[in-house]
Amino acid sequence: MALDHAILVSLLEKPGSGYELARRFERSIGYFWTATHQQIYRVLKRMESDGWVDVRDVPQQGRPDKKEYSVAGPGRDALSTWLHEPIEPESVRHDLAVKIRGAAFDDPAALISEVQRHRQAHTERLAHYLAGEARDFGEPPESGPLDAERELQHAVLRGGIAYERMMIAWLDDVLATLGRFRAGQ
Amino acid sequence: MALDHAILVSLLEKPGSGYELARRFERSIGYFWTATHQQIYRVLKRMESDGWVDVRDVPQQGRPDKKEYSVAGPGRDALSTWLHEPIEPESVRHDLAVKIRGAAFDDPAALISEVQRHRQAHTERLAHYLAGEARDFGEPPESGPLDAERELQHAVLRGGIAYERMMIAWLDDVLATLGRFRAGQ
DNA sequence: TGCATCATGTAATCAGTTACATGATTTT
DNA sequence: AAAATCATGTAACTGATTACATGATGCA
Repeated sequence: MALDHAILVSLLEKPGSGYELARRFERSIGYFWTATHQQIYRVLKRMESDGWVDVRDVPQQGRPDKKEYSVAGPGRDALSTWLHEPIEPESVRHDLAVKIRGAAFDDPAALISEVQRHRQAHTERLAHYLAGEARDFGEPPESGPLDAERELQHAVLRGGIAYERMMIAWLDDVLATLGRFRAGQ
Repeated sequence: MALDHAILVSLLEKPGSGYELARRFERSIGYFWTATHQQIYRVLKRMESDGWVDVRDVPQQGRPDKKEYSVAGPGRDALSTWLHEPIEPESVRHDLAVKIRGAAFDDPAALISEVQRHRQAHTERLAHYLAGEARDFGEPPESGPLDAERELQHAVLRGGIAYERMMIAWLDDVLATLGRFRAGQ
């Protein structure tokens, strides 16, 4: 149940409303975890009743009021406990790989455009990550004590970049393989 | 609902029992999709009642009898339909990345051993994939017509290998970053 | 005798997705 | 006037995980 923990980390980085969290899960923390607003509101409600987060009503002008959540002591403790527990190295789940193996029993060449679409999506994500890296980590910080939050966010982003580069290279490999079956062998 | 399709692909590659499928999902097709026997039996039952698979009782000596499943016409059609539908490029879900960003609010150095454990696991998986590649794809096939099943399985395996290599390199990067915070800064 | 492997299942719970629902404000 | 954005929620369903349950055979 790591959605709880992903939300706690995001709220520690910056308190915010359910809506704002949902937006962050489309970017930033969403690079490695996705969640919809329905999930987020449910979890926030549970964490609130468990005393893991505090809520504050924030009136706004020109916008509907919002509830700003921040991490409370017990939430911080729960996160700390989880951080010290070992987790299993997760296994991947690639629909596309199922399709590629399945293509052997259909027309392999028919998959080419689908793989190209995926390659395109990964190229766009890579560009997006690289732009974010240049914007947020382009300049070295004013030399002072090491900023753990910044450095660790950067390390995670570098993981996203490495992942997208690997995927693009692999999809090129797959395209070359599929190309050899053109015209239904 | 791609578990259905993953099972269909696996049964097309070779008919087998629920138990055998569960074993394959621990290796081979499990490189990119996981499923437990409970899930598999449930899906097989549903696909049987939908006429997607045929069942044959196979008596065995020295072992309990088994039910051997194979793909029927409607199952093949359902797979083909799915293969021609576009799917969304899936987003990753990395618990470890949540932990790494969360470590900024705890002791970053305390994560080092956890990251090392993950690095170890990925190193083992890589070795396992490379051994499988040498065993199954080491020698070029007797030159004849291109074997789509074999070539596409190999392409997927190369994806697994690329993924593990990328992860090991990234985890080394993360370890270097965490090391800079030793002694709780 | 006990443990591992082969073989198949049910039940309960938890997590995630999709659909539905409302309402204010701001921009086109 | 319509569409987009901000903001919060409920309900139903599907999928995945965990726990429970049984029973045969083979090996140490």
